[in-house]
Amino acid sequence: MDLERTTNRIVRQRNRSALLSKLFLEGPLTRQDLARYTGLSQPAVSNVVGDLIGAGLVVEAGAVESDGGRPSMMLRVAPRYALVAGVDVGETRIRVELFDLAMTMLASADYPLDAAGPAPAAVVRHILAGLDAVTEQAGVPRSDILGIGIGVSGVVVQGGEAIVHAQTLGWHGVPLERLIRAEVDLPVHIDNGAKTLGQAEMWFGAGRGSRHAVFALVGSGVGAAVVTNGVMYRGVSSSAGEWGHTTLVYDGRACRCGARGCLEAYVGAEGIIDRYREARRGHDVPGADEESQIGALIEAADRSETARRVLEETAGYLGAGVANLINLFNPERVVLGGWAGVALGAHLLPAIRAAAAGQALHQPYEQAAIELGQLGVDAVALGAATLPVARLLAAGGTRN
Amino acid sequence: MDLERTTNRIVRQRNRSALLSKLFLEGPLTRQDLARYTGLSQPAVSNVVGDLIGAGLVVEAGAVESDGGRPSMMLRVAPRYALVAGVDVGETRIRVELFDLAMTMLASADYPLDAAGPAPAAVVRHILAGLDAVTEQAGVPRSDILGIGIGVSGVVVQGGEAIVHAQTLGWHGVPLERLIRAEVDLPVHIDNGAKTLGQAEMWFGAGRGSRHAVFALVGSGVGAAVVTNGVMYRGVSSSAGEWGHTTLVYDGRACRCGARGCLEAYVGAEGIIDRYREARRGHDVPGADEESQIGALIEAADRSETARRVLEETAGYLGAGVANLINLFNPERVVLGGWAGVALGAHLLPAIRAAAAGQALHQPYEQAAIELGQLGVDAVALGAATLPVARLLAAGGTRN
DNA sequence: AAGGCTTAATTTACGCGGTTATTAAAGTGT
DNA sequence: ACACTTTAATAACCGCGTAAATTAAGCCTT
Repeated sequence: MDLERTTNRIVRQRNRSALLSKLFLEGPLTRQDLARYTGLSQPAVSNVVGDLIGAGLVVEAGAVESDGGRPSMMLRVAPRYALVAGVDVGETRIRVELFDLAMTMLASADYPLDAAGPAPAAVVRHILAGLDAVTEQAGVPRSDILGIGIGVSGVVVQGGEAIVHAQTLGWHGVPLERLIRAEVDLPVHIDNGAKTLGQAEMWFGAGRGSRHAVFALVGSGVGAAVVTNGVMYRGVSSSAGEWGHTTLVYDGRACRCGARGCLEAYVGAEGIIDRYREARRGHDVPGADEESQIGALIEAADRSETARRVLEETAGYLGAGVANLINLFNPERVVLGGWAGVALGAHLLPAIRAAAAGQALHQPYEQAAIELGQLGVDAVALGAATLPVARLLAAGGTRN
Repeated sequence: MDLERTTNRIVRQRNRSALLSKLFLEGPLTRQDLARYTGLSQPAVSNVVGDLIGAGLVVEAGAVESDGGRPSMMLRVAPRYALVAGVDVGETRIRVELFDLAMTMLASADYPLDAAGPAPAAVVRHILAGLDAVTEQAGVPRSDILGIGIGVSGVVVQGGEAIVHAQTLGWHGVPLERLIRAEVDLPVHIDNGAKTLGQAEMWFGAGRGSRHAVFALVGSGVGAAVVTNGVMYRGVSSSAGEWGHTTLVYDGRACRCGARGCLEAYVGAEGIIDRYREARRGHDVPGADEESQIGALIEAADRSETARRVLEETAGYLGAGVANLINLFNPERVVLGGWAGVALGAHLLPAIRAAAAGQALHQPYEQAAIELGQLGVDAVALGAATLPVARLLAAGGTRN
């Protein structure tokens, strides 16, 4: 079924890609290291590295000390070969960040969104303003930017030009990619926010080194990103990983998606707050927004039996949801992220693990480590910024 | 992250594998077809095909008629280059089948199992007897057999030698591969039965041509096989796809796995029969075994309101379970197989589709066709027999 | 029936790519 | 200053697919 033709040029490109990726993800490394890790011969490595240095993608970065023998040269991806922009289009704000190829953040800009679904045009305007802002802050010309990555909290369909369906933003079939391309002459990559978060954790955070991992994002909405055999799994129309709307309680609570008993209706921020309010016999939960309300709930757990019970139930639901992921995907790791996920996980991780252990099959449960994300909330923008980088690495550094 | 070194020899092997696979799955084809489909140049195709013919793997099979111009030669995988054996180790019986490389069944043998978990040694004995029986029936020497594939209803962990955990057989950590290798000097491949069924449907049945598909097996137990990007997804310890033990009804019916609310407890044959009995206020369901009991239920639906309701509820649960698969995997197709799945699906497919539509997100639901399997119950053995074939194809026809 | 046309398959010359073996480079230690 | 060690670059070599040219094998027209 593998209809990829393989020819000699492709060999070179694959090896360029392999070496460049290794250097990017685990650099700096010496030519010797590269030869060892990739299995290529030393001359081949030198040859390819020569190309990459010639193209300005890789630079030598000091010799490593030796005890006898010629010291080897450290190689690393040139941080300033290009810059990348990452955008997080969340439910409440847009954040634009600018990185170099060492993924050091050079500048950032924030734009709050109106509570009720913002118009696509407004989002595009904010993104453009953000690009101007971060390039100016960093004092770089826009032409230095290799590409823009955008993470959106909604379904992003990838065929050709990315189309966004985001129920929570009130978007249905928005051609975001076209809207942005019309204004900016740069490569644009758009993906689901959970997937960009997963990508970031995979490369730089809790997912490092695993081939099979699931990244669960719990915030206002609930989503997941699934890495199978080392690559982000998208499915046929890129909407794979919609964990939040899997049925956990058949015929249960109504979900904003229109169905009943979805996981999100129980462990999404709104669902948790609703359940807490019901447990308080209808008394409103203190706090101006969802984040402070969840904070209030967690804080109240020390003294309030009701709050404690609501959190305990939340851990039960989350644990069962995680168990489903473990049974279906058999991952090495399940990483809990998103603002609510991190806030809850800090206290509830043991309870979540216990609940998952009770619902998952023994064998796959034993294989799966359930952990918290390491990159915090900005992981979505960081992950978005990796999208153009991933393209560069896959292409072996050829710009096209 | 791709550490596959790529070298010149590998180019040849990959192309051998690509051509051979194409021929096997879609043959007979001409050299021209191969050149078109694979993108290789005509001389390259001729060159590789020459090798394959020389090795006896491929034969020319008649010229195609032409209207002007030299007629092209049909090529096909030589059916008798090797034979393969497929074994289905189910909960109630063991079935051994012998195929040639055209996957024509040459012989088969059946061995019923005791209801209560059979000892591994007994299973091995049946398999060996089956091998002897089918080779004798077909009148071929055992040395013609390329390898043996075995599909087991349970978790099969692949690292090194396959280990089987099959709760329903009472097996825990059975080194089935070693037990068989000790008795037979042939390559042995063991995999989960749902996965071999999926493999069969993928190559020869309802899954043909799709890159992303989920095969749901509903029988005494409930399982699934997931194909992502054209390859069977296994997860870190090969137990991915344990759909039957995902939670569908939080805190619901007790399942034989020890957890509560598992899908299998509702739509596995036993679960359905139990629910029917309860709906009949404890009156036993007529029928000697599960298969006839399910048959009785389906047949009673025409006249009994109770039976009708139980089936309707079953469709609801199954639909929700399918919706979960659709939300998480975003497949092109969901294929319902297994003896109970086929029996139920024949009547309930519309109701299942409707239930899935109600629970799944709109966008992924629209992408997913929900269909019945095309290969019937013997698909497990057929799929098992494809395991050694898959190995041969991947290796490009080199025997090792 | 012969020559022309068309398509399939093979042959030839070529460039690319990685490998092994060898040589040069750049250090440490005695 | 010399031996030793390790890294990097160079040279000779073989395998692979490509493009272009050639041969093979049929149909069609005259």
